[in-house]
Amino acid sequence: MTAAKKPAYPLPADDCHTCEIREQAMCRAMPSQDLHHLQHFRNRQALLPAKQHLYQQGQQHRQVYTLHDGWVMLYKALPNGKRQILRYALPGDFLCFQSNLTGPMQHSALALTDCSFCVFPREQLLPMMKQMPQLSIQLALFTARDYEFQVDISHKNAQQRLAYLFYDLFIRIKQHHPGITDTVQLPITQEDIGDTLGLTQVHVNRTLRQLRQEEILEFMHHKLSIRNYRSLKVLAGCEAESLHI
Amino acid sequence: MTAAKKPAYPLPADDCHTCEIREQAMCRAMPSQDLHHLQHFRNRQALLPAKQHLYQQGQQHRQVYTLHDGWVMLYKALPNGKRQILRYALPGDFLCFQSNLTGPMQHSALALTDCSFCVFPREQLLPMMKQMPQLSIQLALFTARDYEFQVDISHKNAQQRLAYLFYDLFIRIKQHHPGITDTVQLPITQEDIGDTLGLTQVHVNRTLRQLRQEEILEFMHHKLSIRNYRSLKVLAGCEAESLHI
DNA sequence: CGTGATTTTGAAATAATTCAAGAAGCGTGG
DNA sequence: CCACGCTTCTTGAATTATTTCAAAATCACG
Repeated sequence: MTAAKKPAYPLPADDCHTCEIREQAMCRAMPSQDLHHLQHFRNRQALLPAKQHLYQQGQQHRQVYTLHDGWVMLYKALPNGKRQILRYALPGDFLCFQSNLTGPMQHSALALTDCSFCVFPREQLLPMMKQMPQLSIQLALFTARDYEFQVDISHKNAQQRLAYLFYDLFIRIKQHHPGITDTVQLPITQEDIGDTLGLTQVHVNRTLRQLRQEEILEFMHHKLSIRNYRSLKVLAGCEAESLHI
Repeated sequence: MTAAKKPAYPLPADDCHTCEIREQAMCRAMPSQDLHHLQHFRNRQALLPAKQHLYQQGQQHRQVYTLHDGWVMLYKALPNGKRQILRYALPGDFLCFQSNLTGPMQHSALALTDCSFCVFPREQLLPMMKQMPQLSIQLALFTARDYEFQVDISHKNAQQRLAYLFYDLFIRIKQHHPGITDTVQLPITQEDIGDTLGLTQVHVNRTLRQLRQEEILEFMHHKLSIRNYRSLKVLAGCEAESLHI
């Protein structure tokens, strides 16, 4: 509503901040002094094979994590039986933060690939945040970004949502693998994409076909190939190139 | 997608955390020692009449605020010419926080009523967050809550969204005016509601009529009246009463 | 090589939007 | 106090994007 017709809310030229390349992943964004401090709290390292849960919604979970290696999917089961995928965590991301710091988890974390983590006791999270303001700040900023992602897609149609998601993932992966040109491996399915963007798997499938026919991108066999980077960005609403520093 | 039919993602019994009464507004949630510290950064107090902007999207704004009195609406103009209302700020809320701490504002703030604020220089925000971890923590938690609100409504239909919003507002206002029983004054229009929930004003109107006919609530002339508190909570998906402590 | 998961496609149903136009409400100034 | 204009609300009819249901085709793993 409040469409472009009437007075309309003008959009400042350089808006699309969510399209900035995400800051260095959480760990790297912390000053080394704090990282050192972090070690102090460290419990141990842990490994988890693909398709295993790191924690599950409803659990009174006792640990928090930074992801060292692999992909983790955070999702939330909703009252209507559907699920909302909240985030695909990549190495450096912090896991197990939520608004209710001490209560049961409000979302689940599932390893999409074999993963390794740094583990910290959850009861230490608040002390950690108090002693390392940089951690609190990063958590605030990363949460704000997830929030803004959700707000941004909520007014896009199916094509734009797909474009936005793939653009974001592509950029993020590229930070970890600078050699990449136009094809990346994504350990996710059409159903995952649907649950990330609030669309049905069927509609995701049809929309992917359109994007393929329009030669913007291809996603098949877990491989994403960008065919027309510029069109992708326009469609995603991320034209303002200047901001991607 | 991933509907309740197939394996389905089971919902833990006590989930609906967003329906908790929000913690005391930001200022009150801070230890008095930090509040004292906050004074140190304070610039001045400010007043703003209704219908004036506190800041606007795109501006390189120089201040941040805590809202002392009145209602402020935070909203974002979207690429398609629509707007998304992000939050209705009530006394005690912090204003002007976003993931890009130093860049131009990604949203606007509009006074819905005459307001008063505490003003702080924006360049001091990061130092403030560093020196007062409790501030960073509160910002992280409040942002997480806004995020969860957005996620939660994204899978609800029009009736459920309206119910969820009104329930949340009702609870929050009640904290400020404990005397209230079932009717509160909201300085917002049907169009605002639509822009908050991602619906058209027309559809909000029709849905309000349904809710009135079903004797769940009434919203007319800026007055919200809860007619059936229990049905409202069920519809909103906030049945788990135990959580509203 | 078979079995379960994932993808593909079609047809029908639906929630919400768009367009349109009139009615009611609200503030301001004569 | 009424008249004027502007904003907000109300309602109807037609349109649309997306979902739902269903069934077949393909893929991928042990």
